[in-house]
Amino acid sequence: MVENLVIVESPAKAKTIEKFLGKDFHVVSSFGHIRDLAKKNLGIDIENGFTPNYEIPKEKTKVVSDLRKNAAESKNIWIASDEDREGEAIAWHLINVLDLDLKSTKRIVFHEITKEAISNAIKTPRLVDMNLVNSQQARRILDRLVGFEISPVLWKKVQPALSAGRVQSVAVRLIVEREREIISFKTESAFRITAVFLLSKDDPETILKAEASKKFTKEEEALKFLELCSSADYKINSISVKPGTRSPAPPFTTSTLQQEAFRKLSFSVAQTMSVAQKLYEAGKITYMRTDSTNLSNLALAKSRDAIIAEFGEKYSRTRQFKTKTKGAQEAHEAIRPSYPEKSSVTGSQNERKLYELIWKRTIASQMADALIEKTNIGIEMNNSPVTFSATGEVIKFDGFLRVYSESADLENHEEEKYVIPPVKNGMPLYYNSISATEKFTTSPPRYTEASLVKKLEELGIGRPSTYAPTISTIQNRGYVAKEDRPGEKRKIRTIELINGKTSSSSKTEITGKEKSKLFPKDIGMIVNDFLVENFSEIVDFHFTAEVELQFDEIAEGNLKWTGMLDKFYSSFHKTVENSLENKNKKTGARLLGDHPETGEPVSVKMGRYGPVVQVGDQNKDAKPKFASLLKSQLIETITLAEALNLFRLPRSLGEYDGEDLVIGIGKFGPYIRHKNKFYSLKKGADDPYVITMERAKEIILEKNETDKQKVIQDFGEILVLNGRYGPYITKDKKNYRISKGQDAAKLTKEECISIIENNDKSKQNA
DNA sequence: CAGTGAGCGAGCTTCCGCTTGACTT
Repeated sequence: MVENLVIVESPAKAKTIEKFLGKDFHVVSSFGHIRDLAKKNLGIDIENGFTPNYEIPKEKTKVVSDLRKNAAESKNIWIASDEDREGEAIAWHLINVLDLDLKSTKRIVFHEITKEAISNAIKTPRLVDMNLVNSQQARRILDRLVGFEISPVLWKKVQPALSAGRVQSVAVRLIVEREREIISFKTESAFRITAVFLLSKDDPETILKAEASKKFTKEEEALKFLELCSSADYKINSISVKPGTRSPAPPFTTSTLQQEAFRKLSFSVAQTMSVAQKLYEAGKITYMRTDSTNLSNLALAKSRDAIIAEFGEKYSRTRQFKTKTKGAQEAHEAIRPSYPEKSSVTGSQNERKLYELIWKRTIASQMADALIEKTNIGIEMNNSPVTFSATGEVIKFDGFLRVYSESADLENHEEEKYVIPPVKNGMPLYYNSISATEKFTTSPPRYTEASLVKKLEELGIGRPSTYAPTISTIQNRGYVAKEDRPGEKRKIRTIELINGKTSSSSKTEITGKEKSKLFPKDIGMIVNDFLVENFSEIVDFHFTAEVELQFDEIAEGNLKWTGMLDKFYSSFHKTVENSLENKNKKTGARLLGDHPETGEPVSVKMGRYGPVVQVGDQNKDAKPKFASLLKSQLIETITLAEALNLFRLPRSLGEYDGEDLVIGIGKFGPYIRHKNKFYSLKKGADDPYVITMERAKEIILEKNETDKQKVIQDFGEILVLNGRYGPYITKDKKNYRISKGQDAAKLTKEECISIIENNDKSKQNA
């Protein structure tokens, strides 16, 4: 018999706490929720006051039976799930499942894992708060109702296996609407005037860089202005020097960690979470799913010590940050090093990099402000009202910047650093060169995974534990895709004035280049439009915030949770029925025009297997022709010419080695098909529309040669191949690993067969 | 995996949040 059993949510947490509590306490974990609404059907008895039908999912049965055993062997049970809505519900489910008494089971909470916090918690137990539990039930049931009533509408009206939900559908909407802003964006350009001035004609080294107050939309106007500049006298007419400060960003939450790991380390959101999980399990960082910027007193003190030891007293400034995020529940600390005195850890390269980022951010948050000095110099010219201004910034005291500065989302921010020379008011200046360079306005940026998380968090939608899964879901459903785009070339015109002479030139730049950005796909746009049309309340950006207010009221005991659900459902269910009865199937169909030769109608729509162009009508004698859209094309934006171009492929180049050789574009880009084998065209080098037979043969021979080197052994249907992860065996399109000690080149056919059989067997058992 | 696009119909798909592994590549 154990004296005390403490149940927490996370096994790593259990381990740490057990150390603090000593041998009278046994600490175990529930691994999150142990019960949920029934998987099949709705799992809610709507007629009977929304009575939920809770089930223990299969994968939780072992955890639950272990918990039951532990509970039976313990005198006192303490439930220490997190101090938020979900944690309270977990506590309540535990009490139910373990047959404990709701009126006497001790519920304890702490939001930091320190000895002090835990012993305080043990001294002040309370009971489960049913109002908080009910607000969770309302949340859970509302999400189930929304997801399980709208999704089937999509199966009927759009396509099978689609999904909709309070969180994911808004995420998709953000991406779709941003894309439409980009589509409708009109780029404009203007000439920006920049000057390099000299303080003295004799000293070409001491320069002052400045920019004119006016931009010119037309090239002739810019030229005229430069000619004016050529004969002007320049004079400094104002100097202002202002001190300023910059403060460190708060310590990491899940969302800000994901953003910075993407900006600074190029980690995807999922990658960040999995690396952080490793660090957490190894005891190197605190919990990684949190919305709080709070640091424990222990962490504050340790950080302070580390800063003073490393940088000195004047770099230290202890601060506590207020969490600003809407709906934050602050059950945990901010994400910080478990031991702030350790600036690095051992582990994989990614673990070390992420740890270092977390360490720097935490330490910087406890450091002094940076002191800066902003200088602004005004310059006038005697023959024009246009003025120039030069700005500069000098860091007087680096403070936290010594360790860390937050990255901005903006791309290609090329900041040239140079120091403003000493100048005086009234000083004459002489131009060295003045140039007018064409600058283009840029459309709003596409979302990255991380910037989408940031936006969702701002809207109060989703939780730290769901940001990464949500982003996976909307990609898995095919609503959006993370893609790159090569961009296009664009000319920039420049006029330069040197020594009284102007000269024009032009450069090219790449515009619209994208890397790992979220693009909507056709099905995402069609589903989004359907939802906005029929379920505007649910996909409204403020819907979550509004229901959260009601959940808060329920938690406060001011609102009955069944009443809240009843009110929501009665109107929601009507919109579901209405959309089922009165709406047609949505395919996103769009007529592009008539075929220039045959006069047949050309249209695009979402077909059974994806977006297609159709030439001709279904009901005429001749069968219509179809062609799939390319990965980079959208139903919404494809032109007639682009659509017709799709019919030029696949095309035959004639016979080679007795069989037809065909060029096409498939899932993985342009390809050659010959004798039922596929060969990819070289990216950028080969154009499928113009490639010749000669070149196609070359590619085939080259590929066959490298394929030969891949084969280590050939036993007919069993092959030993050299792959990305080393040698492996393949049979019937299934791959089998070769254990490390074995030499792939010396395996016999019998040995291969036994590896295959063993592998298949162990899979059946699993 | 590089096509496919007639129509019918059985049976399936689906939410958000809380936790980790167990998988394969």
